[in-house]
Amino acid sequence: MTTNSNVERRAELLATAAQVFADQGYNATTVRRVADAAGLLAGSLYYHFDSKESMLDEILSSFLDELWAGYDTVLAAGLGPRETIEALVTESFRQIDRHGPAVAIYQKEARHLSAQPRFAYLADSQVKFENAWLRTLERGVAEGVFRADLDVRLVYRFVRDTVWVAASWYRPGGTHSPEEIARQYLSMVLEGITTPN
Amino acid sequence: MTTNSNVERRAELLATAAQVFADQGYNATTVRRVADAAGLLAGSLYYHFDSKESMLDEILSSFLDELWAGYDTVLAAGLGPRETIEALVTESFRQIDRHGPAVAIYQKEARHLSAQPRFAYLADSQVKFENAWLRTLERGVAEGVFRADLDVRLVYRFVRDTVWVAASWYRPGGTHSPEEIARQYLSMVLEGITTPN
DNA sequence: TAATCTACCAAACACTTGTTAGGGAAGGAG
DNA sequence: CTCCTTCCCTAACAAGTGTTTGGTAGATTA
Repeated sequence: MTTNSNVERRAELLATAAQVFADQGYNATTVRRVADAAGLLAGSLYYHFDSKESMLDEILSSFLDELWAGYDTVLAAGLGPRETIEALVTESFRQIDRHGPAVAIYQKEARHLSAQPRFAYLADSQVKFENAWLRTLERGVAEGVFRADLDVRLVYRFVRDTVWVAASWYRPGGTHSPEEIARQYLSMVLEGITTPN
Repeated sequence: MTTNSNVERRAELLATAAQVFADQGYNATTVRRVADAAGLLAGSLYYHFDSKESMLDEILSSFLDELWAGYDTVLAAGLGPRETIEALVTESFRQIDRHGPAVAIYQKEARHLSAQPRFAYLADSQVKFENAWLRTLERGVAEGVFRADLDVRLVYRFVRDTVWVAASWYRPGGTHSPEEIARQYLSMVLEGITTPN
């Protein structure tokens, strides 16, 4: 039976685990430290979870699920290239606002985790993400909205990295809202930082 | 006595250690794995180094030394704001070309390492780096070279992150030289990716 | 009231970790 | 030939790791 409090407690424990993982790094974090932060003993965590790895798995997969729910609606909206980019970036910063720790973990550990079969979905997600971006950028170049003299793949990498790495310094409740950060970032990438003419 | 071969061997071992650290993450990497990659046994590493941590220390500090040698000459050259930014970015990509693994390690581990007294110089370097960038950007805004409606601190963070995170995908000897990557990146950041007008 | 279930603790387990101690082959120095 | 240094190996250690087992106070159910 999956009671309601059961679900809530799991989510609560996963949230603190995600925070500690993000701060110290997954491998550098001991199960006892997570338990400490949650206010119980190490062994007690195994009443709720199979293993340390399954906590990480649940943190990352539930984050990616919600992320793609947002992305898919954007991609299905039939917007123009520039508007699609704007919507994707804004959606990304919103996810950072909501799932900060999960994003930070993803950004640090995704590379060597995706080698493990259990985390193969990380690689899948990355491929899907890259395809969506590249298609949008190429469409923009074809329509004359984006410059043709830039390497699309390089642009994609730069934009992707900058957006996600923002999770390492962004703190919810700061002076800038996710939408404001997205607006400034988009303005920089789209129009450049130099004065026109 | 510090013989020549002694120095060469140390550098050789540090290079392979840096590669493994960058691939697997410092904490996830066991001393035995480093030894394996270097073709000797775990204990034998302790003939050359005091500890695993001192390997990391030597990798990071020697990288930062060389990095700042480059930066300082750029900053002392008395260039204009735009030219200073261009030179800093280009120099950064050159360092990524030369010290790829060290940069990757730095980018992943710097945050929680700088809390340790032994690695306090990481925090110092970051402060110095931030000051140099912010001063240059503000000077550019004051001179009318850069837009005044962007948050300088945000611009700094975005640019800094994008440049350094490139170490995670850049591979020496690829299709793009460091200078070419720097040129494309600068073109994007300075002029934007949309077509003029 | 009696039985069951929930959520935790106490204590240990097997294993991996970084590190150390002692020894030995190879080769140059005297 | 002998001595000594260099560089590595073998073998172990203590501490820390993720995980398991058995138990138990307190609420929930019958």
